[in-house]
Amino acid sequence: MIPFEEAKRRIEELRKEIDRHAYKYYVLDDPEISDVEYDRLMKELTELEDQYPELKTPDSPTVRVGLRPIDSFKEVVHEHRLFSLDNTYSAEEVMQFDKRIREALNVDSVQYVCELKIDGLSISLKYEDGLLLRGATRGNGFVGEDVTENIKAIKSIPLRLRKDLSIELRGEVYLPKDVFNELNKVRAESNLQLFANPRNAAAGTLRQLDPREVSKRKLSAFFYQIVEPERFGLKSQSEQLEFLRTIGLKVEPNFEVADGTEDVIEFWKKWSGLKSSLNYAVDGTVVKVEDLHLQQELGYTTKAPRWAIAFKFPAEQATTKLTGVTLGVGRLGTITPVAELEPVQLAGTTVKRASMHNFDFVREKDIRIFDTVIVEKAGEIIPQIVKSIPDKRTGEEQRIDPPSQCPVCGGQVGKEREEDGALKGLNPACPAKLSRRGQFF
DNA sequence: AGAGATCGGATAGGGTCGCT
DNA sequence: AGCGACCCTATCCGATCTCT
Repeated sequence: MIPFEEAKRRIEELRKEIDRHAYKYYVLDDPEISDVEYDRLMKELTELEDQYPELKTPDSPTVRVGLRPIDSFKEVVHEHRLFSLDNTYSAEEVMQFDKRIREALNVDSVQYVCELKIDGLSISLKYEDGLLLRGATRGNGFVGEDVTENIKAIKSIPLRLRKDLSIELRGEVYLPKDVFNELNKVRAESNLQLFANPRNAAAGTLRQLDPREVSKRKLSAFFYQIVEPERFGLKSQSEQLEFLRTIGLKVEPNFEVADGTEDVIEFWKKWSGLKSSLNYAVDGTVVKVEDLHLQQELGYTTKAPRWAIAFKFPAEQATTKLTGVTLGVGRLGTITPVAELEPVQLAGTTVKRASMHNFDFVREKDIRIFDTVIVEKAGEIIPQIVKSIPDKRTGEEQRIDPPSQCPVCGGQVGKEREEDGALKGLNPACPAKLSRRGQFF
């Protein structure tokens, strides 16, 4: 057994070495040593810490993964709200966004930063004096869940920053495509249910109660925002990204500064073609005003910043058959026609149903029962019917008419006002307030 | 006064996990 | 096996605001 003083010195040396190699490997993507050598350093550190447990520290690379499952996730009230982003799907909408900003700032042109939008789940991290203090999910933006133990099990997230800062960060946790494929291969061999897509698998993994399981799933994370960046003397979004990288966090490397909308659209077009070459799922680009002062000037709506917008890649589409219509009755009596579809694979999930919102929608799109329809997933999540294909009709199709009575209570239905889209059950005592769905057709 | 933007609330979808 | 909570976000709709 080596003497205490010598062990202490060697432990500090090893931690520095390991942190440096982890940074080169995870953040810079430029490893200096092999995995085997890295593991050897880790093993030596673990053994020394076992000999002298009093030398263990909370930021040691050996304490990444907790030893046992936690009971439950605690609520975290976010000190600073996590906003979402407004979405756009076309060059025209981006030009409107640009126009809105130029008018609000009263300038001729604005510089933007284009980043790739990672398809994962957003998290908020808090470091104090350089030490990772807490990691939380977004939740509803105001209140999330404390997933600190699971965050610690993500190897590309440093337990200690390369500067002793007290800082709050925003990023996106994701499951790399190759890891996703490998996981599913193993699950298939064990006859386990396969994960449907990397995003859902990542979301599920982060809510595992056992950090040891999280560690096995090999999540990763990119960071893109600092809360109150002016505290660190930062002036622009691209500077902010570089800063994140220097303090030890992984940043998606393909961002670009753009002069005006032409560059923005160019970037989007380029990556709609190149996205499949990446080892992580991206569902679009994020366009942000480069100048942080201008960002501050533009401010926020209640849902999203005015200085940023998501510019999504086109949704995948699929063709299927509409087999029936179910009527949903909401708590307010609103009657919603829901399309029942022949199950079809789309963007990693099986689509069986799609809301048609109201009967005006059905009439405008001329959707009929047994029609062949094109479905897509808005934002990769919500399935919706794009249109019907009348050419494929056989004559057996049936029109979808608004019901003459409430499917739940049989009561009177109607629109509260002529120009309304929504059709409502008018019986105030309708049991739909308790049980909600009625069958039809 | 009227148009347009923006607000929150309600409702919608598929998938995963944890619990029973 | 089934259920509820949670993850993510789209759309609708009535209300409220801001601008012309």
